[in-house]
Amino acid sequence: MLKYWNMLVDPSIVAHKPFTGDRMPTTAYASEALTQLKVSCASCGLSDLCLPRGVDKVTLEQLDDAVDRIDPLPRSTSIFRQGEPLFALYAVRAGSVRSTHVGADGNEQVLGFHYPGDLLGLDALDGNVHQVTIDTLERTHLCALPINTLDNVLESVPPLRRQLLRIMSRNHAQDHHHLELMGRKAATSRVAGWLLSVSKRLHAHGYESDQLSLSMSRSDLGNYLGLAIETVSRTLSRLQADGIIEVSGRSVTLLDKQRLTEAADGDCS
Amino acid sequence: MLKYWNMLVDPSIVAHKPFTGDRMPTTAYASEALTQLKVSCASCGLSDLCLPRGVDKVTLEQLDDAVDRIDPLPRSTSIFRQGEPLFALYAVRAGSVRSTHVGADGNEQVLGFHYPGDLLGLDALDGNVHQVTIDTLERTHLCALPINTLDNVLESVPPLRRQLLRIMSRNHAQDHHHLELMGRKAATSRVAGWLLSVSKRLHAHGYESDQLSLSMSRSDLGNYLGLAIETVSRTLSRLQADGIIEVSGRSVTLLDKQRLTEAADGDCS
DNA sequence: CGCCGCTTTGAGTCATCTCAACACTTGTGG
DNA sequence: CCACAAGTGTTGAGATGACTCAAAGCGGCG
Repeated sequence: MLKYWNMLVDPSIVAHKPFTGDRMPTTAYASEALTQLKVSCASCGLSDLCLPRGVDKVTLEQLDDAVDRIDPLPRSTSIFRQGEPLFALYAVRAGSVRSTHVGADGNEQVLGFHYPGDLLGLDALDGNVHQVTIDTLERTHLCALPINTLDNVLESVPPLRRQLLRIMSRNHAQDHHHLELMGRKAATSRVAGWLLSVSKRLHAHGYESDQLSLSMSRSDLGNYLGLAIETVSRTLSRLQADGIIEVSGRSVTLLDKQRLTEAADGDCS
Repeated sequence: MLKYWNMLVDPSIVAHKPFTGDRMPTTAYASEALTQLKVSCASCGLSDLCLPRGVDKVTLEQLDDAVDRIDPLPRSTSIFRQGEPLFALYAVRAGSVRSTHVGADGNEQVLGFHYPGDLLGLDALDGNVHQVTIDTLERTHLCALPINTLDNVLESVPPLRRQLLRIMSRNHAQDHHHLELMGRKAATSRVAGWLLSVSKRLHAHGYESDQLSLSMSRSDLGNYLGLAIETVSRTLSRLQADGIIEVSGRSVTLLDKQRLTEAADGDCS
């Protein structure tokens, strides 16, 4: 049985150990892309998701003060692991991550992929212990909101309360979409539906939505969709042979969204 | 394709139309089981889930004032439907309900079953429109918390904020368990795992955990687990033939939890 | 009592999984 | 810079398990 741990770096290496003083100050980023990395919450890509509409400047400044911008993490690095105590919530600013859960039977289930604007760590709000492991799929930039400041921020910025509830509600809906994919019987339907959802997600963030560069392995994808990796590979190949998509390694081009949608909806239960 | 609508009563019948004045006053319940139905939030079975530990009396009274105890609903009744605006959050006091989602392709997916202590309607906190339909599986008693009082309650009772976040976090974890079931390849593993989860749930609420009386149809169960109803039926029959469970219609007795656990964990991916 | 919906059981087909080999990519070290 | 190795992805062939179609119990309800 293939374990994802094998794909990770040494388990003892955890790039971010919150609150132990090993974090670089924000100004250390000045040597990189200043305009992007010193971005405030106001101009951050998160603002769509992280902040309520029409938020005032005082709110932004309070949030700015509470948020730490941490070192970019290399690929295959754990942000936190199942069973660890909750230190902070994290927001993805750039890159992508994968969340997995190890069940009582020892099997791993890939629960989701998260992109810029997504909030990580909400799983641990019940019990203050992480229920999932989150690893980076590529070089990833994060913001961290220390959990001990969360209450203060929520107390002093009421709109954020509703926003946090909204975000959790939306995450719930994403799980429902995932369940809908898993409930579909046919492999083609699952893969096609997932490709469309990734495309929609990119489109919602203003990116080119026909050109997908997947950051996860076929193994991750198969696990996520409840399919064997060979089935994922074969399904992508067939969609390509049918002229619906074009596959080249981890980059996929959607050639015919119409027929891709039909493939996704085709096999009803 | 079997549509669940067929199993429901006339779609125009919605038992609870909030805030239109057709709700019976609380005292109308006096003729039934007074001690149970006039129960305050303090002694309600929800207190474990609905309220934080060590909550004070003032909190309880505030919550009591905000909560409406509504008419018990008969079987196969919609509490709310996908697409409807959010009027209130509901807590299940007795009975059981099923939540379903109709995807863009028109297929229905059973997303979960909810029992006493569960909170309904959280799906609509993002956008104030329900993303799922919730129907009763049997005669069900609910409490309703009008959404326009939610903000006030959360404002005046800070511990409830954390509690609400906890509940949503826990719901998220339940979805993850569902996804884990769906990710398992073998039908036996899915069914056995689900039986155990129901048993655990009953046990957590202090009920007899070996004697399950399922309130949902095989069709619901099959949809929930991503299996054909015939497969569900056959799997239950085989588990019975193996002496692991005893099936009689919708009542299931767990005879050998040890082997049931092995059956659930057996088929690794 | 008889209808109707739900559940069970059977037989056959088909899709996916498993096992296995090969091709491609990436990163490392000579 | 090339060669090699390890990881990753693709493709093939066969077996297995779930789905589909079909029919017969079972149970509730009018």
